[in-house]
Amino acid sequence: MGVMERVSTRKKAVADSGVRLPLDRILMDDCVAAMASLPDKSIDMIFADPPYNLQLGGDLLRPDGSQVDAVDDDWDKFDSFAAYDKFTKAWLKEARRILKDNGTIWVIGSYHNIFRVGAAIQDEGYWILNDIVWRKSNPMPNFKGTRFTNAHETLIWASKSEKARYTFNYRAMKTLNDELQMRSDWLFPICGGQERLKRGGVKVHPTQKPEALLYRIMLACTKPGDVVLDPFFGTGTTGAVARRLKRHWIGIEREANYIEAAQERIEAALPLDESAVVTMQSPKAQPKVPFGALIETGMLKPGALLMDSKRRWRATVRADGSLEAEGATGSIHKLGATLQGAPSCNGWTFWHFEDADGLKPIDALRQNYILATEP
Amino acid sequence: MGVMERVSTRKKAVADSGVRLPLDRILMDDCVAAMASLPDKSIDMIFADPPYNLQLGGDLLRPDGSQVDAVDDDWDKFDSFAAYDKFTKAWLKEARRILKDNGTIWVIGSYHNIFRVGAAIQDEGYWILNDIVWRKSNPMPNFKGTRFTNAHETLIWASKSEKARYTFNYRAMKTLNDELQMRSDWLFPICGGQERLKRGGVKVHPTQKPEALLYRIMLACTKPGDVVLDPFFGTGTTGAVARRLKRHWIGIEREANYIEAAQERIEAALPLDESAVVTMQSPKAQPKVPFGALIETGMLKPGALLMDSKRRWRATVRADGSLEAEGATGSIHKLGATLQGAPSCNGWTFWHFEDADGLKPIDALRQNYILATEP
DNA sequence: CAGCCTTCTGAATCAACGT
DNA sequence: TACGTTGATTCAGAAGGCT
Repeated sequence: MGVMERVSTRKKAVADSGVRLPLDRILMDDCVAAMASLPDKSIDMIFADPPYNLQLGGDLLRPDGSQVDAVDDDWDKFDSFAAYDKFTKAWLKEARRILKDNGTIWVIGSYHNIFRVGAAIQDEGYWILNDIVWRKSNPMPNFKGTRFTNAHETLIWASKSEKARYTFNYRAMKTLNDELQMRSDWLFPICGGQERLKRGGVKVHPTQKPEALLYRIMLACTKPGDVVLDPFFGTGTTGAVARRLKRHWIGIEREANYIEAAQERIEAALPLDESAVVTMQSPKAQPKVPFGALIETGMLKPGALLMDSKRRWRATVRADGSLEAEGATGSIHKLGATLQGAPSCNGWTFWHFEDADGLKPIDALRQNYILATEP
Repeated sequence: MGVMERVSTRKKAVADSGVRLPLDRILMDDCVAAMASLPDKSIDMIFADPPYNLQLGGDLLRPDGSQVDAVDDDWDKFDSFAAYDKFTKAWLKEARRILKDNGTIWVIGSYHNIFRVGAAIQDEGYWILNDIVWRKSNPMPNFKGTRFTNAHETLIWASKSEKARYTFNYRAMKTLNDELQMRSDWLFPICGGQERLKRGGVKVHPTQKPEALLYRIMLACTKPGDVVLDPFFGTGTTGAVARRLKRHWIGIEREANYIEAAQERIEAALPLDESAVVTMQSPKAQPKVPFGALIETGMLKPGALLMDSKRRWRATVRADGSLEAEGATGSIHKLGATLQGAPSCNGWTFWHFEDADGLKPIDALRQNYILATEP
């Protein structure tokens, strides 16, 4: 893994043409050019940490190659915003091409750039799912006392289109947050201490992201074996976390010294044991049990009486797995909905049976059935 | 105060031409037209809560079958992003004209619109000073379990230009925040209870903002006697808070029933003693640490072994913060209870990890985490 | 009256699958 | 692709009723 290579071909790859993805490698190139070498619809998730600031860094050049000067008048301001927008649009467009139809993209930024990025994401046809706030527990103070302490950064999570069926590991997130739904505001310290890559006491990269951030993102929105692309790889936080969580990764980075640091770091990041990577699954992932199976196996007898938790309605179980109540019949779901006058109803949790201990939902029988039949 | 009036003249007022500002009044008109009647450079601060352009789909039902009362008002409907951008640009342009050179503007929004608004703010020549996150202590959950709970809204604070000498009451903010610099993430409950305006038990406005939010904004960025304009006045939160804090206000609103409610409300809002203001602030959030946070930040690794104090049970930590032992899985609390056959269990004190000094409860890690992340 | 329980609600881009 | 079926899914706080 991790062989550094220069992307020589600019030729656009054909969709699913059998082009092998450069898995678990860093591509040393401009991000748009490197993405252009990847096939259509081949990436499960993209995490992007694009340059934030219009004035700093040599990232933004005018079309003629000259450096954008310090911004102090309206004309220059417009000029640099336009250049930034053009750059943003270019990489977002290419990113959308290589993303699978059900893939998602994450972008992180600050108020200097995130509004332009967010608008471009919408303009390119992505569908925003959430904006997430990374609250920094230890932000840099505002030394001059002229503004509020800038204590957060913003992430945007978007799917490729409105109707996409993206991955969201709801149960894993809820478990991670002590059985409460994971919210859109996340608290993490900034990257420091042992985690912060340094060379000769000097930090290698000015904006190294904490692994905790990527950990939560990948746990939430990818599955083991998925391919995660980071077009602004830097020192490879995305790669290190991906390896630990047994996801594949592809990094794109121009600067050799960042690449070198990333290589070392990722090689040192040991994958977790198989059992540790397992996360809580939603019931959806469990085998589906038809209600009739409970009758066939004798867990419920035809003629048995079911009722809702408050004993407002009673229904009789019939041999074919349908219920009958007040002259109406139907499946456990449909009859429950009909009786309540509701558009829908989960019959598994609505209907109860009575035993010595009192009322229990028939969902308990389903769990027993699963346990008994699980290979 | 508070005489409702229709703005009859569309004639653009001349800068500082002696035109009297309609102080402490609601102008019943379209926001751009009403602003056009105000003189150049006459307003100290603008607070704007424009339509969010939510683009909601069909009905949304809670797990209990009840229906969510969604924002479906005509004023929130736009044909396209382009139409929304045009609207945004128009009111931002007019707002900038009437703002004093050292005035500032606040705009609130959600991910549906805030990126477009922020980009437009930059394009119009404003200079962004901060983006502020309003963290909701009691947001609406994500009922279908499809995304992260949308638990915040975003505000943008901007001056008219980069060199402007705007008002920022640094000391007041620091005092308000227990002698720590006020950060960019603010915690407030959503507007409810007595504060929420209702008529016949029905909320008057679907998106009434909490007064606490406006308190902090006006305390931070205006002086007594300043003129605060709200071009999307709604039920007048801005007016009510301005009156309490002895600032002048101007509201712009098209809908008569909102105006009527706002009038009554503002008349009932008595100016406060200076000393009373501080007590209106919400208490600091109690640090609550989900077990998963220890894993994300690397204090505990997936695969790590935990045991009770007498080493009777052993469990393995998984990536999402669940534990696994003897074929059973669950949260630290739930698994502890299951293994002991107890109705409940405090996992923080039950489970231990081993280091060179012997067994220590994982609660020790929680204390370390709090020390490391306390803002 | 305190304490407990039930009900209601809030700026929400809120399902998946088989026929 | 349209439609019907299955069945998954909620947190904090206010308000009101009951013991």
